[in-house]
Amino acid sequence: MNTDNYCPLNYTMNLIGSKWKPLVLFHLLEGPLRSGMLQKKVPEISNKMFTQTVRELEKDGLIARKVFPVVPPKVEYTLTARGKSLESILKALDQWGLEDLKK
Amino acid sequence: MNTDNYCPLNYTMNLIGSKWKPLVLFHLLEGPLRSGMLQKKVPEISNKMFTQTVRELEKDGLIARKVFPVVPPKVEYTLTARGKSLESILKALDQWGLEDLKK
DNA sequence: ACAATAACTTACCTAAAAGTAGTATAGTAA
DNA sequence: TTACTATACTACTTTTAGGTAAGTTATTGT
Repeated sequence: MNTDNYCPLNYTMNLIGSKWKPLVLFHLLEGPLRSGMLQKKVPEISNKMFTQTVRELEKDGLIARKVFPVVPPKVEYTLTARGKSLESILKALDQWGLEDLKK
Repeated sequence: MNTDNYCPLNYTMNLIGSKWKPLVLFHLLEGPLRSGMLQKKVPEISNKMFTQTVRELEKDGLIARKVFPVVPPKVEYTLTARGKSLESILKALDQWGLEDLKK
């Protein structure tokens, strides 16, 4: 291990450096969403991967999960303060894609 | 497929949404590096993954590969204009990690 | 009584990612 | 002639990611 070259980007990537996490976070920027709606926003994701992704994001304190004790179940996801602090980055990534697509 | 919810972030993630790509790009921000040096900057990466990563980044036009016909081989990697356009995002990701680590 | 509902969870399987170790190259220095 | 260099490729194996399909829950509407 080369500690000389340690950089915080490593840490960031370990938290959100996967295919789905940024997408899920991005769609929560506009406000809380219930589980089904959030999943529909990321159409390519499978049910299993969605559950796995939100579980990890919750564990890392980037989103919060709120369960309403009703039937059928209602579960809502919200960005935490920590999650919200990624807002400008997520928007910049989206914007970059938009600009790059023009070329 | 839900085209209603298409967002450019998908596109961005397909280009740089992997564990290693942002790290490799980040270390090239300060200027060109030869292969061995660049690889040392990302100590956890395996030789194979490094080669694969730079190949893909090159294919996608984010970095340029320059081979010097000497022995032993010398290969240098540089950010292209397209790669450089990610600078603020890469620095923001690094900075975010730095801030987050304080908490 | 039974189907429908939303949000999972689990078991099982395949595909893709990643690690390991070995090989090639072609000069130069010993 | 042998070892060393930096870069990369390959075959092989392991690990992880991901997909599919089924089951679970408890209430409400038929």
